Amino acid sequence: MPVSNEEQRAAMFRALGDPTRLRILEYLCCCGPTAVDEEGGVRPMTGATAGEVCCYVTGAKQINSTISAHLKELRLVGLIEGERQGRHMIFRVNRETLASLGQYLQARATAPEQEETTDGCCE
Amino acid sequence: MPVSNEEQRAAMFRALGDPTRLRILEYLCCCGPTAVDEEGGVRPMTGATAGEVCCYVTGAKQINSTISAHLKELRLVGLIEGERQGRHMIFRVNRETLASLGQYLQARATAPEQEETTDGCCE
DNA sequence: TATATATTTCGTGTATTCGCGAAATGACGA
DNA sequence: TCGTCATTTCGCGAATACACGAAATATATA
Repeated sequence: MPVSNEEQRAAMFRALGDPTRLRILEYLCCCGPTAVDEEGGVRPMTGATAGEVCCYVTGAKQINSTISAHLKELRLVGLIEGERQGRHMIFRVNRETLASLGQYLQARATAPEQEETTDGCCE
Repeated sequence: MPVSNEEQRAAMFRALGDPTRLRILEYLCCCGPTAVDEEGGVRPMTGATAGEVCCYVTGAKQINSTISAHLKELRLVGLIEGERQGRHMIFRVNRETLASLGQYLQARATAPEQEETTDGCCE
């Protein structure tokens, strides 16, 4: 599956482009403390179960297929990660992916001439 | 038209979520020098005509309805601006909007506990 | 094994998106 | 005014997205 960087990025933005998914992501960004793992990456220690996410977004007590599908889509593009823990699925945001997307936009928000970093937008 | 911040942001991400529109935006980010206007904002002095954008993206010599529609969508959500200049439409990227979107992601890429700025993701 | 809980997959209807060609609009020059 | 260039609007068909309920899967517990 050789997906180009361009398409990958577009897919991530696309995933962010739905109000429901954006709410899910915001919720996952705010839940739980964080820690530094073996590789030195910053990531949340805890996350939220699919049910908790659904409760936050829809008010329902149990998860439904709609939210499950949104979680799947966010996971497919790498914006969140999910891991089974007993009966539950624990989801957490992938902060590195989020940061790289943010940097991409910031780099393009800066005019070419004023570039100081090596991560410029023109090559 | 009371569009919430959430929906506005989702609409902007959605606009970025198409490979063709992303290419258009990248092109507009790179064309032309920039200047500082009266209000102190940084913006490109020049931009690109709709035809130039289309040439870059599709290779065609003239603009077509597809690219025109993409430009309209990018403009509707505020990511680019367009202005008529004689027979041409000159488009330029709205760097401030781009920057604010980037900041939004960066803020959420940072764990709540480690927040230093006032633009945190949890309120 | 049977039952309950948590989540995902599947099928379906409706709505939206994308690209295209034809026609319309706007601006300029002969 | 007429023709031409640059762009937008309109109408259409194919593809995709979103939400929903029903059925399937996975895990734990009695």
